[in-house]
Amino acid sequence: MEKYLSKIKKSPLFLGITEEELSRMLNCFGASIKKYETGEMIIRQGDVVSKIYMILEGSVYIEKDSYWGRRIIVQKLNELNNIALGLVASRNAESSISAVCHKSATILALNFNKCSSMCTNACSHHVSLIQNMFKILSKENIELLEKIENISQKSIRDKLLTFLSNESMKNKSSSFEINFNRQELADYLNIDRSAMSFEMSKLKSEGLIDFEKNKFTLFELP
Amino acid sequence: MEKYLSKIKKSPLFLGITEEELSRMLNCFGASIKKYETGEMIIRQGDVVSKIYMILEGSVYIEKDSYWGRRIIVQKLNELNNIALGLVASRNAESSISAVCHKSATILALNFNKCSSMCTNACSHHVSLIQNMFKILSKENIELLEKIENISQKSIRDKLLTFLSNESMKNKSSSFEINFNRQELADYLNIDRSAMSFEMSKLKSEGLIDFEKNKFTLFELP
DNA sequence: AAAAATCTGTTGTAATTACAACAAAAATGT
DNA sequence: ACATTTTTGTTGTAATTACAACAGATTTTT
Repeated sequence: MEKYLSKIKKSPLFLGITEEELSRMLNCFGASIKKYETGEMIIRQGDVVSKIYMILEGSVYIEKDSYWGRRIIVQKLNELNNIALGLVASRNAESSISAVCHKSATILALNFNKCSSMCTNACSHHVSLIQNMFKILSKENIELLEKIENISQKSIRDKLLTFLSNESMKNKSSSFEINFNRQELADYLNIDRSAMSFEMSKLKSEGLIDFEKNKFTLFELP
Repeated sequence: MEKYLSKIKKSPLFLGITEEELSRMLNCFGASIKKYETGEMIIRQGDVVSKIYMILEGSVYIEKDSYWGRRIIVQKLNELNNIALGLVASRNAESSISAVCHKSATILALNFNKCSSMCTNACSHHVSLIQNMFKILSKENIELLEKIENISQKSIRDKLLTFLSNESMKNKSSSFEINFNRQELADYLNIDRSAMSFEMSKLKSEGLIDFEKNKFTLFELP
């Protein structure tokens, strides 16, 4: 646990909390660390979730299994992101998503119910924590909205351009690297990989974008 | 304002708060009520939002304008729903969405910054309020995930069946009414209305579903 | 109650996309 | 350094979808 303390301290959830205080908090939340292998389920759709998770190493897919067959990758989460923050707030609610380990990952689990009624203890750290949780939740909201924007475009071309333009804005630069490989990007955008590759080449030949591996450049920014 | 008190009291945001306390809170938050006409903007994409809104009458579209032209309807919100709850948490962040009045609406605005640092005042009502806010935010998250599930299906048929199956589950019944007319549903599912109508008729003739106007019945539930 | 406007279902056609199959390139393991 | 596996790009074809145009039904207005 100590090994990860300085990393955890930098997480959005514990932002602004001192290392000594963090130690006490982790204790209070019954923190535990577990390693998962690729493909292992951290949360299963339908589970009643009572813990909050934080990714310390590796990456995790948020998936949704539909009754009608397909499995959808909603998000890919990386280091220091939280899983299921929203689920804990609505207590006893069944998880509407699954969290699946992508590349072998180290996950921190926090039992928030242990420090039961949040905020009865009005110490300043508690306030920080709650504000952090709000920020994370609302950031997640914004990311989901962004995904909806991306996949709501009519054509493959528009989906690509919208996604790239959003990435560019987030990176505040017309050159940036993306987190997905081609198949993952196609899954995220809900399109066929080969059709996407084709369209990407076309955009390149038209001089609208340039890319090499996962590094992209947008030329005609809106 | 008094006219709406009993309604506001039933809202998810103020759940569990007494009417007397509510009055005091509304005062503390500098509550104001405003009427909007169809098409009027309540929040404009890019605005820095510092107020939380609650719909008292009418309905509101949450829209996203893409740089690449299209306007996407992300959600349709009805009575007692909140707008921009998430935006207030991440202070000074520009709104990534627009809120547009659908049918002339009455909107309550609350200035949460007025009662600045939330939770310094550790009264029990404050705690309720914060817990309610968490629940609402996480419910919004879940709804966005559901929308992503719906529109991530491959075919029109699957989108329809997924949407209907989700509605059925939410209503805990195989018969239920939906909130959208055909064009709105098509917009929400990101498909062509006429193609959707065609597929709906097909599903009906195959005996999988039945519908009349906005009342639907699912026959072969998963 | 008639007229106008809106909403819904139906159809054919053009455009877009998914899919399969394969080749080239890159990454990984031995 | 070679072999193997994975990733990426390319192409043709089949399937799906968007679009336009229209008719019938329903709602709203006059």
